[in-house]
Amino acid sequence: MLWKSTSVDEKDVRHSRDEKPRRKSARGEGWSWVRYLMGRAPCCDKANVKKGPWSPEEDTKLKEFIDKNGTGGNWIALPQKAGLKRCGKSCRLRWLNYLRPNLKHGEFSEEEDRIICNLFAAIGSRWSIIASQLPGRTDNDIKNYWNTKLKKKLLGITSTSQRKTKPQQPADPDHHLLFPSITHQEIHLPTVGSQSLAPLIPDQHPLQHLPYHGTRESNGSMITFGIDQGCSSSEGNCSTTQLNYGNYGGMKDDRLIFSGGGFEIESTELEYNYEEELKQLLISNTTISPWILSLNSITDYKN
DNA sequence: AATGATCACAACCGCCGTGGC
DNA sequence: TGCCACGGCGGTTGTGATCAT
Repeated sequence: MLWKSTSVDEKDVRHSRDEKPRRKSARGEGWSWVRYLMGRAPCCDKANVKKGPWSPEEDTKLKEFIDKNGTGGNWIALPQKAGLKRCGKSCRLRWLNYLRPNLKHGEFSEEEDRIICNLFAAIGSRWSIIASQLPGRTDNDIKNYWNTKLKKKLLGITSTSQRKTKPQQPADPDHHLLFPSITHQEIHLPTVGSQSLAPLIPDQHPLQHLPYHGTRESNGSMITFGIDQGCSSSEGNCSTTQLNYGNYGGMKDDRLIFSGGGFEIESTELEYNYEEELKQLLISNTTISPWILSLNSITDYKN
């Protein structure tokens, strides 16, 4: 792939002249405008930095410099020290996504697929966190993989979501790889020590859309919820599926350890409820966004 | 063979959280 | 307390490659 190399960012020029800031700032309604009017402090001298694809020479320069000196904790100053006419951010990205040692390139394994699906279902598009569970993969890699392949794979499954009963054959031949059949439904989500995830789930979380019945039970290692699958009575003959939140197993090498093996769906009526839920997530990430915030509690716990 | 559509992915962009001052 | 610079992040873009017609 060849990139058009430019020294002047045409889009930036257009943006600064004609467009308002695209997103509201969390600091308050006026903040972006203040920064906008003040002029955003550039991270580098854009008139004098090269853009576009990295040449092998640039790669060598960057790699040799970092091998010898490290990043020094200052990416902005690094390109000048390394003799590169690049933005510090660009150097950082190039290093993290391409030059860093022990990076894995190429096809994703089925196991990696499963982990990505599992974590996306649990935490949404927190690519850096997902990447932390896949050694050698970058968040950019996973994001691209998800957007170009995995999402379509899953949407392929859910494209027949109108159906209300189990089909004879999965729509996707790889369906069983992502959703291996088990005797009951399990969705393993991270919990923190003895603290279950459930209290962290706000009303907006898609799992909350499912009608619960019964009370939460704990056998010491697993917390289970009964889920009403739409029957008229809350007990008795009603077919109930359990949602099991696997216990959080702690941290190891800065990685979250889950007790569960993945996002697994039994081929029952409820499967399609979840396919719908997942489909909604895929179509609109805003559905899960509020719930994603709950993951911060896990981070807080870690700290 | 030509053309348009789609895919894949590296790179860019701007927002946001954080820490230093 | 507020400002600022920086690093990190997720979303988006741009372009060559590949596929379909």
